[in-house]
Amino acid sequence: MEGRSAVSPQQDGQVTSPRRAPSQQRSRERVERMLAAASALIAEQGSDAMRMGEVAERAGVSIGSLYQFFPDKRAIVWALAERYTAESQACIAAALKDVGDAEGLRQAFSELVDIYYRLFLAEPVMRDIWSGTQADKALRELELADSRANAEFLIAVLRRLRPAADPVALETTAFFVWQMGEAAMRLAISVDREEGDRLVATYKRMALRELLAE
Amino acid sequence: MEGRSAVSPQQDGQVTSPRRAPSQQRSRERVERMLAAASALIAEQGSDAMRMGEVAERAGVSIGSLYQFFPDKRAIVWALAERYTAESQACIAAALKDVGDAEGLRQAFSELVDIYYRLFLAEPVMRDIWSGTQADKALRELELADSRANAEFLIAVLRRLRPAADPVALETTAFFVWQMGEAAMRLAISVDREEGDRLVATYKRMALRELLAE
DNA sequence: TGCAAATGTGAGGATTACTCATATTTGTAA
DNA sequence: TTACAAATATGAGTAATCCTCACATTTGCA
Repeated sequence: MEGRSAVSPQQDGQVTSPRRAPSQQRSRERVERMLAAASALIAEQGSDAMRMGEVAERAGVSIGSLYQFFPDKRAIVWALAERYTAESQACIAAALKDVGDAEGLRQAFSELVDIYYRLFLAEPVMRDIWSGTQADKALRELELADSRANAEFLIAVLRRLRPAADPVALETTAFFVWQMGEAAMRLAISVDREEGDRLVATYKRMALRELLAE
Repeated sequence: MEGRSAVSPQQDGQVTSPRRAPSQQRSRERVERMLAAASALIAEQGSDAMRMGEVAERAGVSIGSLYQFFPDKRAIVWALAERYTAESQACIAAALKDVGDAEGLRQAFSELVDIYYRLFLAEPVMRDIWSGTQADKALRELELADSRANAEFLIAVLRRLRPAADPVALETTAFFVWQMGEAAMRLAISVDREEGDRLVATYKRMALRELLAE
């Protein structure tokens, strides 16, 4: 997960080999500083306003060093995004692993939504990254892949709870519910808190009806 | 609706007075040519890749003329987006106006979704604009305002069908359902056609359950 | 006809992502 | 220890592109 930071997306959304993987201790630390600087700047001003020169300056490295490990600006955002998805994936898997009945799913799903909502509210970097997700092809594909992976956990649960249902329908439901969740989070954090809470509650209700009903 | 083309958003998402409203016949025609050129370029390469110089060249005007009516690049995209929203708003109002019972809502809503889906599939410009909607603050606010306006039509219907329900809950439901619709469309057109169809169908089912049930 | 307002022009300013020739540091094998 | 190639570091410079502005032209109208 560490050396992967230098892996990077390209215009067409493909992920290519790293510009240069940091192999020495020194450079690994510097890459960390670069990511930390980028993270701080994104939190302060958003990723659009983040300037490569500023990232380098704040990390205490030259602009050239930055480009030694990240082929372009979006690669930095992508690297940060990848960390978030990797972290949350484990959390989701754990939450859904032992769901055995409808009530269990209701509980686990409700908690997951709350956790995500709090995360979105608290983490300005995550907020910014997933806000721009629609604009950047590489990020959109990372999110889609992430969503499909997360949906797998839901699918596994659904197959247990509704063994008679059409598998394709279950897959579609799980993937859609998950994607709508991401959209709901983005929406909820872009309005005032009170309305955001109501919207998240609405999402929960609709999603659970779809997941449990029929 | 014509002269409004020169109205423009700014960095903070506010809409300001036009750089200069075209008052003569000549300039109005030129503004049309600029918008047509931009539209064609967005259809070909996407709004990100659209170059201002190219827009000017294709419209047969100088770069200076372009900036006479549009304060910046996003203002052009915004002007195009505004046209789409204005058009569709009328369509939505008409479709929902005479809904009297649950079955009528089911029919009208289903048709509206189909129309939107076809529109998203067919119009590359619309597709591009609403894809980038999350990234551009001004566009996001246009979409939010549009969504709230459209939700009003739904709210009116719901109030008729469910007069006993909590008004705030109805508003939240309508707004959420509408926003999820936009998200569902964006998702549906970014996967293959077959899966997109299934996702739209899932959206319809979930939305109608929420709109009619309880 | 004359003149102010509207419109038109494009070279150039300003910003910024990104490159590359060159310098320094590190690991390692003789 | 020394030699040396590979890895790493540097920052002035390049290229692309948005946008401005001083000046030219056209239009509407008194």
